Amino acid sequence: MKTNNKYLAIYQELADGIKQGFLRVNETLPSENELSGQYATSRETIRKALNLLAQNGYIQKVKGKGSIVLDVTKMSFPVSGLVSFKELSQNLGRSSLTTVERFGLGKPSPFIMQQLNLSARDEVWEVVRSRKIEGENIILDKDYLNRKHIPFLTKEICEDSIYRYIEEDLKLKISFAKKEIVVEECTDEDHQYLDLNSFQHIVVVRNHVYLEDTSLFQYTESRHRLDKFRFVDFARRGH
Amino acid sequence: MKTNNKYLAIYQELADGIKQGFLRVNETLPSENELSGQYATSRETIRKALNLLAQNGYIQKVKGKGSIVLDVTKMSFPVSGLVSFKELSQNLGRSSLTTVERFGLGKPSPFIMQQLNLSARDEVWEVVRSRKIEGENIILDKDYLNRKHIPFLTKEICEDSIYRYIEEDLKLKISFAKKEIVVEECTDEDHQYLDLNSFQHIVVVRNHVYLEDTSLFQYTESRHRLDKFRFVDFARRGH
DNA sequence: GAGTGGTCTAGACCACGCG
DNA sequence: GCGTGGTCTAGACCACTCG
Repeated sequence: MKTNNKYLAIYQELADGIKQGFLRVNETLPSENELSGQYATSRETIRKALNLLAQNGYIQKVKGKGSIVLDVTKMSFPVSGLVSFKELSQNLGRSSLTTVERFGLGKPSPFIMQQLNLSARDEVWEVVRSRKIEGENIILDKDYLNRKHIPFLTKEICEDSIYRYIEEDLKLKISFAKKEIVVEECTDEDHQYLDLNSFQHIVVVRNHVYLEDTSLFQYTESRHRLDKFRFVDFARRGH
Repeated sequence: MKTNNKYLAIYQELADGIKQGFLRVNETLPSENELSGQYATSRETIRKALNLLAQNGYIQKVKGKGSIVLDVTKMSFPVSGLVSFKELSQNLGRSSLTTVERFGLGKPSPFIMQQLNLSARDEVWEVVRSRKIEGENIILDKDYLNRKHIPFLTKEICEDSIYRYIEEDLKLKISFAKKEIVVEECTDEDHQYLDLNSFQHIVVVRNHVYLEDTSLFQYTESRHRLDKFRFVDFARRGH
């Protein structure tokens, strides 16, 4: 985590202060002018940091008054945005186990061709993994990666974290994703790999993931057992 | 919609251009310097507009290259963020009908006291509405509003849009919300008001809505029939 | 090397809340 | 009236891409 950025460093410091309670809920931060003095920087740089805090639900800026610290403990968590299962389970501190159920390189099915904008000649990695949490197989992750962008992949990498490999080893920059959450009927595959406990439906999170150059490189279906699914979001109104 | 803001006006103009296809997908926008010339403004102001476009999934900024137009038609659209049912059904253009099933002012239940941080002496409005789409009752919305902030409310207002009343008539500013999506077993109430078609579970969207001064004024449960629920999101990684 | 976006600065004026 | 955050400016330097 390199931080050449002044505004990011300030954001981090203030966010940590709020998370750890040095800055109390419902009190105001020092004013932007004070902060620019304290951090020996310009007011616009302070404002960049504060806007980040506001976007992420740490503070609420009120014109004429100040920046009020919000209660971030009640948020019970950023499952929002782009987070991989590996990062997620570390955050939650639950015991979890990943099993690679299927792994291979091949021609895309028509559905996958459509999802990843591929031609019949392209090749894709297919990775199917189950996630066991507290003794039960709860989540089935089906990943499809365009070989153009990921020339090489192993089962061992998939047992750890595909994202780590992509970002740290391949140095590809994951930039954004379009996410869709729906509920569907369980498939035979769900029954095969998950402990479904007579549930007839399953929550499906479809993700189209894009790199920094806007190329679509991955399609993911994350299939969650109904009773264990939870999505939390922080949203601001208007702009 | 008053627009004293230069950067918001520029954002709107560019966003419209992208939505209507004047600016083609995968091409770059004019550079920030060009735009600041075209709009007779400073580069920082242009950058504010472009950053908004990036946040909302219209463009991808790439250092050294430019701002690439993304395919926004595939996004099928912002159920994300804070959107009321009224706005939503207008966007989708579907025929829809709202029925107020229960309406009243009273003491909060223990559960609602907890959700809204109330004391036993506070009063809350309870509004239960069903939403009929294409002939079926699909959604049950249960709203609880703190009377401190909403002193007066009628059944007629609830048949239209509570949000419109709050924002346009009361001039209160809704600022942010914490949203949670889970799946639960259907209650008797769900069976009573919705056409459930033998589904045993229901998607519950819980919303805690805050005003500009950070006060919590509304708790909402939006209960959606499984097969009709869909949540779409655009997410950027890191910051 | 020329052009791009990313960061930062030091000022300015405004709208708003509060006493 | 004073302090707050919101907008805007005109410049600067940097890191990056690409020919």
